[in-house]
Amino acid sequence: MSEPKPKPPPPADIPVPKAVVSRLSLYLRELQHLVRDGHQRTSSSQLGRLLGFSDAQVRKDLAYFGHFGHPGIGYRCDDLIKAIRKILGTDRDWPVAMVGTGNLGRALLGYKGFSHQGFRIVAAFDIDPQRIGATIEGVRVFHLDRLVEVAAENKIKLGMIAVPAPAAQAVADRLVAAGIEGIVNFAPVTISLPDNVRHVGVDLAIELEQLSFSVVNRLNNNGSATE
Amino acid sequence: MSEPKPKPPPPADIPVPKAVVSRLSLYLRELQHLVRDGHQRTSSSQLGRLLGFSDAQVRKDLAYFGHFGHPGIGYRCDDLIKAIRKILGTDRDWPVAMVGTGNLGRALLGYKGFSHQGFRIVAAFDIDPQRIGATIEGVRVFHLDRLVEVAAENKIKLGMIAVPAPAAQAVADRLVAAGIEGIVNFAPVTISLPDNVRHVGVDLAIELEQLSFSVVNRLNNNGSATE
DNA sequence: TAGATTGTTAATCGATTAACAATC
DNA sequence: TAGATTGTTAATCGATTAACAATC
Repeated sequence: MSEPKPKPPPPADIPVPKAVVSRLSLYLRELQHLVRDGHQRTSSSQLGRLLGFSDAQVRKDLAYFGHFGHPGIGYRCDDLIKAIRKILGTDRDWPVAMVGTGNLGRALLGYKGFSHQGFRIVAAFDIDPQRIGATIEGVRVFHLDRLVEVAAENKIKLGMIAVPAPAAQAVADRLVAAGIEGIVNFAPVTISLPDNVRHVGVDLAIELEQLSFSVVNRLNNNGSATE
Repeated sequence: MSEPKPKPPPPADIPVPKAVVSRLSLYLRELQHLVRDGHQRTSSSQLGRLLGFSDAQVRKDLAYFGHFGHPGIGYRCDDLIKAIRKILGTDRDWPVAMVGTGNLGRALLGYKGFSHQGFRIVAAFDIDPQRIGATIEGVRVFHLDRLVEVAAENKIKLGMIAVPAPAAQAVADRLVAAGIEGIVNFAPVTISLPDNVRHVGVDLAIELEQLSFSVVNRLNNNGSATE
């Protein structure tokens, strides 16, 4: 319960599997629920049970990044939350750009879930004159031509693409030119980017396809699909 | 080029890795783009290059389900599209229920990407009297109490949850009670479901977290994150 | 102390890659 | 035929699980 020394956590310079990082986000979400429900501490077996993972996996995942638990005791929720946020990089504030203010773009502008994790959409972009100058959910819509300028002013490092598929690659190129370092692409196309820019693709129809597959082939594979 | 015999494809009764199925969706999307661009055939190396996978992986993935290619020739796009749709179960029409007509729910009701893959949102549900009876993007909004009735009438097997996190589990329970067999959950909570109901979780904030991690830790892990 | 739970190692399991005979 | 490309096997690589000493 006491902190004997600032215990130097082995700064994991070994490559961290992608799957581990995605479970980290789930642990964080679950820990936040536990705290909201008044829990102060938890254990690898409780976290595992809540998420459908083994206790061994939870411990192994966390141990990639340091010694966050206390043998015989478990994990302090607060501490673990802080640690995971630090690992994920969400211990800071991330200004985010949204490109595209159609149905999906507008919905994402209003999505409350982002701000809880430190993401703040600070500017939206479009090329439709009808939409430029408007303020949606408190976010100003600029012409895409002003991307470089506005991104620099607001120190924007992350961008989301919510434009029609045929426009996505060109938008991605412009985000890169504006110095953006990471992109979430909601357009249903594979975009190609320089090696130094990270990206995540989210295709909503594909999520339904995965579901369709697992419903149709329910016979064997028991359980769920992705999270 | 000719079809000598209806060649009995080894009906993969061995368990198919989840990762294979998610790549199948990407192959399908890429094939559809190729066809739109006028291509008639493709190869494992072309598909791999377009998506960032090895040619061996593409062949192995497809071979789980049958013999779709022609040695020395490659794959006919049309045939492969048909085959993958059959495997994914998107060779048919899926009526889908949307629960929740807030920002996100409304955006999804208007999302065109679903219909291209055979998904048709045929009814929306809410509990806010203000919203009930409305028609959004051509979809009628019913009170959640009418879920059982409307789901049966429309033979709805799939549902999407776009309600606030605290309401998600209760909604999931009602979808199950209404005979729904698969759920895409957009609420940022883990929902628990009976074994015979499949589900996929999509947490938009988590996508940004994954991006944040890979931007912050750009040093080692080169490339992208998820697709 | 006895009971609980961690971090870590070794064993198992699964997925990806490389290589190549078969085929067009 | 020579060149291209598949489907599949074996080899490699990586991730998960089981087990347990160390710790509280």
